[in-house]
Amino acid sequence: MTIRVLIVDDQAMVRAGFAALLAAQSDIDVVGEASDGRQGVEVSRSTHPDVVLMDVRMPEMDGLAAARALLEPPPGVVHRPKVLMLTTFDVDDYVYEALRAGASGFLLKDAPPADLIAAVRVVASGDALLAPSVTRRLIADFARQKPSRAKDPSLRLNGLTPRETEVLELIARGLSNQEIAGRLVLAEQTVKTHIGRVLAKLDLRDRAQAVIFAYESGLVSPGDAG
Amino acid sequence: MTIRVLIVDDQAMVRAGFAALLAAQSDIDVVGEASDGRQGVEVSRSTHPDVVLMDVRMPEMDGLAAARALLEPPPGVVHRPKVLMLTTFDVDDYVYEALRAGASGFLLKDAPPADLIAAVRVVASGDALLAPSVTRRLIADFARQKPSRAKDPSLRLNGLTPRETEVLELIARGLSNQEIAGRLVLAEQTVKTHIGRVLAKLDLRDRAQAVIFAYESGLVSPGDAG
DNA sequence: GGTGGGGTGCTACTTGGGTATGAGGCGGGG
DNA sequence: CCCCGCCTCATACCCAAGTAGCACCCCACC
Repeated sequence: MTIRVLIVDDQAMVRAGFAALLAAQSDIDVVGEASDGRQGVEVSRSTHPDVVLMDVRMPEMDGLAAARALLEPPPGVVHRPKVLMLTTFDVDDYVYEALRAGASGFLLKDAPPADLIAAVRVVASGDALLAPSVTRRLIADFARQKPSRAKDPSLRLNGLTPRETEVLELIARGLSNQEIAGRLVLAEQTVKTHIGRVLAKLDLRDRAQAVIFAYESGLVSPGDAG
Repeated sequence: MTIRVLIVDDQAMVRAGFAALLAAQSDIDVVGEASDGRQGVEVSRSTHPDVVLMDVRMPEMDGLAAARALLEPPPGVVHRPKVLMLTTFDVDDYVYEALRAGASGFLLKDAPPADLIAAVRVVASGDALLAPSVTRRLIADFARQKPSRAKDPSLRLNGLTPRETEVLELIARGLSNQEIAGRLVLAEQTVKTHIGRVLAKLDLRDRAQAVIFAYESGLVSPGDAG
């Protein structure tokens, strides 16, 4: 099965170079080219490539916006290509935006040609691939942001009984005492008692601080839906 | 400058294979081998390799523990090699643990030999490298956990005036109305007015929910100190 | 069998927080 | 110039939330 590739870049010479490079591979077909993001989205919609090679910086509609358009298609559009972002500089803002949008990879244009070809194959197969410098940063970020879970606050969490922890979590979901009582089938007074103990044990003043503690300790995290 | 490599793997045949492969490169020296984690740490301390090739699964002390020992050296130990983890299966728990510990890469043993050699060079240069399937997962995780910042809540944040945003942030730090008033040099009543507007605009009931909103929208994040 | 911790519940009291309404000052845009 | 949004503040009211003290049940552990 050949890999259908679409090349989106505003520089004609770059497009030509990539196209020649890729077309020389027996398992890769270049099915189209586009010179800006808007056009890229259109061509992608009509040619259904497996992989879109997308330059980040482009006129009209930049690569990020185009990637988003392709990766979160409007209702009715079923085709969803893999997107491999390309850039001359490794500007991290772009990287994160692109990855968040669902891009499958991020390469620097100064990478060896063989890398580009390999990247297209990897991405087409459903895996992902990043330039080494980008990988380094991603890992650093990843390593930096998580360990909060194992910090100080969560140690103090051990002092709480299961019931108290449960109540704390519901506070952190924004429930009132009455709602918590309803949810746990308790008298509102009981909820107050539990909360009182939680606040005392954790040395907090009110439920607002309890919410903060819940987030800081990792008991709940941004994105946890109800 | 040649790259000094230490190979740590419990299977002698694997070690031999890797050693032969790497030693054949003019820019790579294999300065040692070890058959378990504990030994690996010792040999690393005595031979000061640039890169440690570390198998994940090993007797005595597994690759993760060994990696941690090398990457967070005890006081007095200054040498800190790059660690490239190797595994037969791509078990994600290990991946995350290793990356969090500070590993520079994660490769599957079924990767082509050229990849291993390239990986050693990349890692030695200070960049990072992951197996494509690992990269895919890391990106997926990364994309899944952060999007809060660009989503719903932060859009509604735009409806807030600068002052209101400021007040919201202080609420999310756990301050009482009085404390906020003090901090911003305002009457407490003024603070209440602002809060009232914030709650109304964001459709929240009380300051506890405001704290939640602040975290979910990314206005504040776990780990933000004062 | 006693002891202690966890869970539950009550009465009673205090207060911080949220609501309602109104109003004055200030700066920018029509 | 006038209007409007933002920031400021006051008065007044209400109630959810937090505090204090006590009490009962159950169960694990000694």
